[in-house]
Amino acid sequence: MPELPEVETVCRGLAPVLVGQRFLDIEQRRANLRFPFDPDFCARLTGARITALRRRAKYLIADLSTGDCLVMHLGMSGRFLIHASSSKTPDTVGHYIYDTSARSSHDHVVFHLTGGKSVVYNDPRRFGFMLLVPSENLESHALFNRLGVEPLGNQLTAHYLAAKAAGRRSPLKSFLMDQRIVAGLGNIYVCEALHQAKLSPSRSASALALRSGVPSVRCERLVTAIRDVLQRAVDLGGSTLRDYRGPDGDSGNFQETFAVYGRLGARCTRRGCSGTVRRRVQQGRSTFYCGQCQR
DNA sequence: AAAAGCCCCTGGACGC
DNA sequence: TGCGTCCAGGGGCTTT
Repeated sequence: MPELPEVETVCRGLAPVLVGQRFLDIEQRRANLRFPFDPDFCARLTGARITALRRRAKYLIADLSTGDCLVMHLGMSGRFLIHASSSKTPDTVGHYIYDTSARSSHDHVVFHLTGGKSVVYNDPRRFGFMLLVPSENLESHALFNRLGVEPLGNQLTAHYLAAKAAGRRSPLKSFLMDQRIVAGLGNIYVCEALHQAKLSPSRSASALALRSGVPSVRCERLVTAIRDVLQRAVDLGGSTLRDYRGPDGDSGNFQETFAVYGRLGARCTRRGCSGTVRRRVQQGRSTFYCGQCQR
């Protein structure tokens, strides 16, 4: 599910539920997801107050009163579900306060919160993970210290992208998928941004490099497209595929506006373009593009 | 150093 | 209904 707009949507949905509450109890139902859990995962969380919930790239970060950060990544299939308070009091620690008949074998972690709500982490493919990092070590952590700029922040500029592109032989698709360049883009939004910018996913990234110290028109166009596609997706609550529902029970709507992603064989949506959407494989991932207007 | 492949894992869609 | 095959919003690790 999750690229930047989906993680942002999850963050906004969970923040009102989590922030200000404490973890009463944690049910950790397996020893690992993508990575093993910290051996003291539950102990380090229990009793902690969540002071803030934020997003960096595709990571969710909960700042805790204990000085730890709870870092969460949703992988390909991770999702959070919120269970409202039940008639049972929150002190029934160790008991499910939501309908156990509705429990899934892919519910891997249940956070029981003060106030009576529970947040369930569900992840069939288990490519997601959670880890605890002392907040002062977060920026230097291996997962974070090489991340590129936030695409919706003011650090993503044509100059930045052009400088990163210098000497790069890889295709634009791979270049934009690289989290060290722009953090938070994934397969869908790279395809969409390249289409909007009228750039071929196969074109060399070096085409973006500075010319006489000035970013090319192509590079300017790409930066504009990245920001625009992501902002529109965030505004629509992200994309919903395969029946995913966000934590507030809603689903996103951006998938209805895909120009190319998943639209193999369809007519290009660009006005005046008579091309059809094609698919090719790059880095083992499907790339959707219009061979007519994307050059 | 950069780029391409392989792998982790489950489930849904599709063809026979 | 029951296989087998392919595909899926990610990214770390190994190989070239």
